[in-house]
Amino acid sequence: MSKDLPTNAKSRRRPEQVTLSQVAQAAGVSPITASRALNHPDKVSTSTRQSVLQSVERLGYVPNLVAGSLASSRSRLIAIIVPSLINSVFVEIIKGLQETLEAQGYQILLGNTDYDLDREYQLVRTFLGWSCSALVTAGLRHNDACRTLLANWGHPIMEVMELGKGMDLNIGLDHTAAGRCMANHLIDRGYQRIVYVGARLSHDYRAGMRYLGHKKMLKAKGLEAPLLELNTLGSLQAGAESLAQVLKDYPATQAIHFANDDLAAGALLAAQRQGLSVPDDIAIAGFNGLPLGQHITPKLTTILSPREAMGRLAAQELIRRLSGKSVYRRQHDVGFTLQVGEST
Amino acid sequence: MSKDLPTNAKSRRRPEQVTLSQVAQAAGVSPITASRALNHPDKVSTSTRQSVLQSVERLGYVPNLVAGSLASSRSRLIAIIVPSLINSVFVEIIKGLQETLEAQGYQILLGNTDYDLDREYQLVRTFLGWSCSALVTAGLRHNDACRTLLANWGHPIMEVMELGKGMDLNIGLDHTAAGRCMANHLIDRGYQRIVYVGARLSHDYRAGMRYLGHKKMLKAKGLEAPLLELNTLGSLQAGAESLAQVLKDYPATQAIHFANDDLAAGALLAAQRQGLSVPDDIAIAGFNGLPLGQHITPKLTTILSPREAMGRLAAQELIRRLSGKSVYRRQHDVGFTLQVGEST
DNA sequence: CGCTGTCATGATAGCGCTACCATTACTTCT
DNA sequence: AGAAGTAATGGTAGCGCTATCATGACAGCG
Repeated sequence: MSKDLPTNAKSRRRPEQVTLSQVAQAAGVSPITASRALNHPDKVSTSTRQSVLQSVERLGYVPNLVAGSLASSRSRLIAIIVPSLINSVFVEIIKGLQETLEAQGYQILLGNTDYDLDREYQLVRTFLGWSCSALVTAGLRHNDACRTLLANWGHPIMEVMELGKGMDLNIGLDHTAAGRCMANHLIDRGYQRIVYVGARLSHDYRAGMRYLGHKKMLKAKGLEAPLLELNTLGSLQAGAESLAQVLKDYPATQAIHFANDDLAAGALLAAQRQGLSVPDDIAIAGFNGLPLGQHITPKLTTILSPREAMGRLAAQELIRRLSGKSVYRRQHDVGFTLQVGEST
Repeated sequence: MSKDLPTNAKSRRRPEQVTLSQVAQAAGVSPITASRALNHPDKVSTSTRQSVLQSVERLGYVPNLVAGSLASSRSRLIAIIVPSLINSVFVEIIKGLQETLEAQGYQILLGNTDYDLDREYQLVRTFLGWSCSALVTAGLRHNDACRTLLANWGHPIMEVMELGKGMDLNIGLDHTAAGRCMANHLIDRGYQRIVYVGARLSHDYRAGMRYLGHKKMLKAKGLEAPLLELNTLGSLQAGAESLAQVLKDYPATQAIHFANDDLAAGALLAAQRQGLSVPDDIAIAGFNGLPLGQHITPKLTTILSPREAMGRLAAQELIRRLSGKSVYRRQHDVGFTLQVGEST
């Protein structure tokens, strides 16, 4: 009785795949009605909707999102581009984004640039090819090609982590101010010979901005602002090694301002192993406010940034924008908090 | 002179989007040849390839991967499903996968189940809808619907982290053996009253398997194997709190075997703050081999698992499979290493 | 009674790309 | 010389879905 769908020679269909047409046929409606029953449930009658959903269930239909996206040029994919997955900071932002976006039925396309702007451009190109609904990227710096591509894109773009003149939406904090803030704290504490230690500042240029703030503050007080730049990425190990380096290069150092908590904690733990007293022999400060810093003794003085909240807020703003609502705010300053521990 | 492409009333094209046809026209070849120039460069002549690439550049063409995937039913997307992004273990696996896959031109679709198998099923459904080239998921446990869906899928499936009878490919380690190994170490050290502390073992069932191994070993030696199960996820904070709990519930405890290093390090640092000597007053062991454990004093005794390598290996195996080569090995035991520190 | 409006459904025609088969021009072999 | 293979290119027809417009049914209204 039931006619098979046409199976002409040129067909490329994978015969095992259940299509929406089959669901529609089983439910006794047209394909387009079945499509509506699934994607715009309020546009079909209750009885139709139910019989379609039943057929979906019975046939084990899995919607082909690729075909749907092509037809509608909307994909419910959100591209997230981060410079590193080792740095837990970005993972926390991803986490905040992910939990909010997945709850709204968006999927995440993840890319890692390894702090390389050309790689970023490649990833952006690929992701635009997927008709992503929006793009999230870390930072405000991009190469020209990338900037051109994004400028004409027409979908929301969210730049996270730093604050400034973004391409579209922007959430972050003022890193220069954060560097200044910590420098100020160290000076207040009476330290005069302060070294800044960072890792690959040309790549992790936000840490470079913090150094800039730090340096300005020190110069303003008539102090030198020596810098030790490591060639490895930030880690406990690198922090431990940098302590020795600082003590060798700048023996009279009273305090070290580290670009992040991994380095700082590594140095602090190394100092303990060497029998140095923190902060009496050497004061140590970090940045990020990782839990680790609050569990070691002495507690690490650091600057806390709301990373997961930043991700959540970014996601909420994107969703608001994607659902056609007017943007709440184009720019969010999530701020930072100086957490004075016992290490300074 | 140059005719515009047909612009009939029903067209839904976004006029600003450059299509492959336009590139082909500019290069003076047919669309299909342009497609080949980009996707199968060895199937066109050098001169054709170059003129197509020039047109791509000149027009700023960005391939529509959605259309390409629909036509070819191949997507170069790899789905990765993890139970948590807080747990750095999974992030390291993602990292290993990502660096290998992105280098081969694959993109990552990321999903997080929050240790919920129903959520996993939903994610799998969605990801299958994207015609992913392969799927990576953590663990061997899935619900029935998910298992059915995957069984008929026809693309590579990689189950990571644990070892056992998988659906397709499998890379991981034997958690029961790992639990046994650590328990054995603690007994060897002379400890008799040993408590196991884990977090949400019904969710993090791999930690539950380690407890099982631990318990078996202790029972075999005629020892009790008390368990403290926390209701929060593993963290330094939870570890610190659990130490107090253990000392209250089991005052005579000599050693604590923690389900992971976050808990163990949290407890170790808390013990130090309370003036307890580790391991003399209380011995502490963890699992994972996080860098943190090797930087605190005393160094944490733990079991090291090669997480990033696991990700890399998984990715390599998938790529091998996707490029049509016969599978090197269906199952990889990446093993584990007991790292004896000073905390036991 | 026709006019307009709303609701539910359907027919048609793509979305932009590539699989499949054909065609042409050569080369190589017997 | 003719058969048979190979390399480069193109025409056609989809992939599975949805935007768009059209249709029919029915209600409300003067």
